[in-house]
Amino acid sequence: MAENDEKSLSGIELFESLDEAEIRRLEARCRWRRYRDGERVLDSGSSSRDVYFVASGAVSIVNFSLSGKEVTLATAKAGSYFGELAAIDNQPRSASVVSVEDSLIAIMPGQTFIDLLTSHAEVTFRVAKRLAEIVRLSDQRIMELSTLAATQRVYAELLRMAEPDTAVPDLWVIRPLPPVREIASRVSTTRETAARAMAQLYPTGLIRRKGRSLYLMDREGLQEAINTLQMDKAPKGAG
Amino acid sequence: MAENDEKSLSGIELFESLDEAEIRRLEARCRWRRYRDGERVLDSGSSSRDVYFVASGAVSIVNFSLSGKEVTLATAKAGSYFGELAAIDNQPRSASVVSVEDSLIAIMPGQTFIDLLTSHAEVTFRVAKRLAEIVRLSDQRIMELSTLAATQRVYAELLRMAEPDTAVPDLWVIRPLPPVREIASRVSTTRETAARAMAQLYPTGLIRRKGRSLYLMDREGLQEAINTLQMDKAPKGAG
DNA sequence: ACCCTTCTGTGATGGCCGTCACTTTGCTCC
DNA sequence: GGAGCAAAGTGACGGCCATCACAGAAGGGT
Repeated sequence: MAENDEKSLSGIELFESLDEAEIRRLEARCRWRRYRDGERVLDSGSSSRDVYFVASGAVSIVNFSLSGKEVTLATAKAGSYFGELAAIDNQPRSASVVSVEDSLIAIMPGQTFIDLLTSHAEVTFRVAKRLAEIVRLSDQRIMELSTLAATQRVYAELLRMAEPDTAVPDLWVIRPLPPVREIASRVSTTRETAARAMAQLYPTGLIRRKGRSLYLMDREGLQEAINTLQMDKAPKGAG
Repeated sequence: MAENDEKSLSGIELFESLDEAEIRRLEARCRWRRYRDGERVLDSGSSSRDVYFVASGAVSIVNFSLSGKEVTLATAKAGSYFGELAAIDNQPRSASVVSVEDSLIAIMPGQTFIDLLTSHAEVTFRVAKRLAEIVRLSDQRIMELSTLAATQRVYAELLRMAEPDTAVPDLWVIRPLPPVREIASRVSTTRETAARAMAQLYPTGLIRRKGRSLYLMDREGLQEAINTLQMDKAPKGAG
């Protein structure tokens, strides 16, 4: 975990293969900034090429439609990074970034990042692996948006957010439970629809709420609910 | 262009920086196969790690929902490649691939591809750039699915498919016009809805059909139609 | 304890579009 | 040139969900 609050890049997973001296060298070339909860870190369309490393806190990568509707594309927690696309392909920022906690972030000049890739092939390969992961997640999201109804997408997001409970084995929990608005934004629906979806779920016993924790009592049952209530019901025989 | 029908990797953009000898060496390590129009090249979920290079023809990267609904994620034409994700991150195939023309394809073992990346840093960087491009396109698609209505997505796809007419400047054309079903699959709607969207468009004069060609008479007007008819109409003041 | 903001739950309504069903068009191959 | 089949167009219907509106709950700061 990279939960330290020091101006250090030691907790960044991407740099695991680098020795201390190299990490110090990189730290010296970064600007450091703290962002408050809700503060804008990066604007879609802007022309900077910096790469951002989250030392502590968390950010949300979002985009806004012309009319202002917010769509959450991803989140980056402590130890992760974002902004690498612009550095790699020299294009304008494809999305905005908002801090969703108080965060400490290292800002590395794009050229420094490129130099790092040039001198350390294994880091380049790690970046490629990370991009491959993002592509897979994006494709999965496109499939969900194309084939699942809003209610089912909410269920799927609950499954994704849950982590194993530290105490009780086989029990999964979402803690802290983010605002419903946030869940809705991640699956591209409205707060109301997401709230209704969860309200439908409580009576079934599949989930249970306790303060800021949401317990998934039966993950397989939840997955089953997604499959059976699928949007496109016509079985057309897929190869 | 890589429209040759020879078993050669010379037309593959990814290899532009390699010398002849290196390309020959790679060719020798590939299996070659021809695929007929409609033939399945790759199955989602399978465990191979090969990387595919399209010497001639074109393929469609698609996925199927549980009920068999087909969603087109991307297309790869001659000179391009696909299947690199599995080679890079060692995960099962995330999507299926179908040949949409008669195609000639080189199949490179995953390890050969990795060795190539290891020995040629500039190729790795090109792959990263290509992945970055895919991420941007995916994000754009997610935004479209989240904020545009089906009709507007069809319009947007027409704009994307169009290319400048070879003869008349300022005139853009889609040639050959793929089946409406194909357009519908690319923007995750039904054949009927896509057909209706285009039927609405002809009377406006924005597009005009002539045999297998679809002319865009006024691209800005078409873009305007997308913006004004936007799905989420509530202006909530986006930063 | 109070306020004040943010979050949450739920009812009513209307429109988009997925689905079904059918007709019409267009291409290919004898 | 007609037969046959895939593709395209179009009408009818119904359900999902975005939107609007408001009431209740929760949390945090003084």
